[in-house]
Amino acid sequence: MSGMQDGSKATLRDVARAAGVSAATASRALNGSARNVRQENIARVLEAAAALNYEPHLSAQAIARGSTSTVALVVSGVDDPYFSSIAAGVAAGAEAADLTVTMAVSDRSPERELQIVRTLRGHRPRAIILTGSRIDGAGTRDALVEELAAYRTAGGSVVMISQPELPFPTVAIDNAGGARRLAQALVGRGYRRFAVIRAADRIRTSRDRYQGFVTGLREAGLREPFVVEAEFTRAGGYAAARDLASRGGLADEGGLEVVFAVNDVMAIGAMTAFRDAGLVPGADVAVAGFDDIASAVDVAPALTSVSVPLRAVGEHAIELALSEADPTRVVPVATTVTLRESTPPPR
Amino acid sequence: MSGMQDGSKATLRDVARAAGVSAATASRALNGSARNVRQENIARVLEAAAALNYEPHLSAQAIARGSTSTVALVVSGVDDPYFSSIAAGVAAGAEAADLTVTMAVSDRSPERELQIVRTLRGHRPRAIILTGSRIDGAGTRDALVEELAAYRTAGGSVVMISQPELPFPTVAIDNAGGARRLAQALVGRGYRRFAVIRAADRIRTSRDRYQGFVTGLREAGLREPFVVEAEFTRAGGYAAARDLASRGGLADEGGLEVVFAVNDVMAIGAMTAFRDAGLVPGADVAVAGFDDIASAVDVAPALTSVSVPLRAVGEHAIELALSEADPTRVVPVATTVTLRESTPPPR
DNA sequence: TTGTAGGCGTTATCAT
DNA sequence: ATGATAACGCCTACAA
Repeated sequence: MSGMQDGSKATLRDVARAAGVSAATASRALNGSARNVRQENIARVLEAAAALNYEPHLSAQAIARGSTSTVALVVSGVDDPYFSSIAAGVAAGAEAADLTVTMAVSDRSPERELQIVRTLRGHRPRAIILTGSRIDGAGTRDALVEELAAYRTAGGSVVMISQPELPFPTVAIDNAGGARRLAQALVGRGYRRFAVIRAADRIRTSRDRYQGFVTGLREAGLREPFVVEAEFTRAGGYAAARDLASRGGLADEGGLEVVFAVNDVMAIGAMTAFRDAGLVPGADVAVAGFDDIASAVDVAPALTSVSVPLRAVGEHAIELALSEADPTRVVPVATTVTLRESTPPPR
Repeated sequence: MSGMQDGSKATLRDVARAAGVSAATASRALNGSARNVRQENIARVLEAAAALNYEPHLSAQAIARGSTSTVALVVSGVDDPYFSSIAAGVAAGAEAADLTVTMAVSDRSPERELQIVRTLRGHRPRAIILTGSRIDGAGTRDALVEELAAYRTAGGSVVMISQPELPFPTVAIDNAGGARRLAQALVGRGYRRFAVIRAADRIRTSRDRYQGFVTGLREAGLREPFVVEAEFTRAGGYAAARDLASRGGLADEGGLEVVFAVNDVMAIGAMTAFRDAGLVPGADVAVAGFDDIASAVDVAPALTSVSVPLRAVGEHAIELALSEADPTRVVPVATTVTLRESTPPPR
């Protein structure tokens, strides 16, 4: 038993009393200003703190100091490997900077997101990092921006991930460029007849990737791909591919050769749908995705994708958050095409 | 422009002043005790608060009230679908209970975990939910328990996920039972020669699943399976399966028929390793996993596994945390075998 | 080097 | 119904 039975509701005063000094001295001993404290006393204080299992009340510190050691992260959903990888990066970066991260999930609802930001603001975090859920044109958009602007004026910093058009520092994933190069690479492999499974146009990431892809095709002298719209999820990808398959002619002469889904979970759902429809992904129909999530290499055939350094994105986000960057600062994140077996040379 | 240019560092006193009332009244108007405030005043206060874009300082509230609206979640790693699904459940439950969740990742390091709990304690969360990283026999174990006990005596509640032997309320996933039934089901399908890829014995989850599986085999009159030990990750599963494959004889008469990996990410890594070694999973060697993560249905062949309602686990955890349960309370979570194509009837 | 005395933004008690 | 006033736990001038 390490001499404490009070259950550590120990307060700084308790520590001070136990050490035979004033609260001020105890505070100084515990924090940076230890220079101005007698060695003997600092030892006694540390000892007392340990004995009492003292842990400073962060809320009290926050109030006294006027700032917290917290960053807030809002994601669309933790389930999704895209976001959980980013979250991992944020968590790592936060740990390195000795910060605690509070996380909230918006489920892609702009209203929910707005509400989250509001309550988050109450925590007075050092920074708020927004990723994913932003949807163009939603009625709540202005309200969100206003909320964030107010937060910033109050001293907090805001970082967006992949929402370059908003007036905040941004980690910008090169979605359009990656998709464009993917299109080129696929054309290079010999593909000519494309379909794209994309999400609603309001979803910025989907739109950027789609447009980049089309640009790539156009530059190669090809026309617009066949388009199917679906939910931005695995289920969406599955449903879209099922429809494509039932429409028929996929493995035929002159039929669609390859389908690009705007993210990997959709692409993987699509592969399964094709398989369920009796088609062999890679052989009857090629498939490509975007993100290069971990499972891309574990599906069969391995999925061609555009690699995004998701963890690094998260780490950049907290760096950016801590750097007092000006609102227009943009940290670009490059993406690279990774060709795999799901898109073999056709025929 | 909604009439506020000060950047919302607005404090309660500001609101009160703007509304022409005292801080006390403003506080009452904003919170529950609104009953004892004139309708007119409560309206003025709300109006002022909105105009000033006021958001209560949660730290200040925490100090004044003596309690926060936060729960802390510590996981081994957000990347892992196992944990991210649990985290999703926790986030959902927290939202429902109007709580904010702060998340920390331990990377399976007991030291790091201990340190996390310490700093978390400083936040004075309503509850601390621990999942995954606990490792038996580590030197830090007692320290961790002591830390958590102190936290609890100070009024916080602790919830463990799948660490039934610790003196705290626990959400107990039926690992042993699920593995045992899986073994039975595989024997029922006709399999007789088993290998198991498991993690180090200190990892409780791995050990429970392994022992349950062996029990199932034993009950069927079969002897111990061939065992390979590996990291508790996708890479570990891959490496172990590579070794198994290079050892040879996998697809032969009398060779191993099926390998059970103690979680899905290992199993999926193993499938890829087999494929890379020229073996066809499901045909040359059957594979089974545990957890039934989302991608289990998207690998080919679809992975036989033991389904665990991970989101529900997370939700149960916060329920438990909020219920002032006694330290011995255990909420059991059932697991069910899900047979898929990765374990077809042999031969 | 140390202690005393505010003050941080809220809530809660106690008069009024 | 309302307003002073005293906490809450900590930090930081300022003074000694």
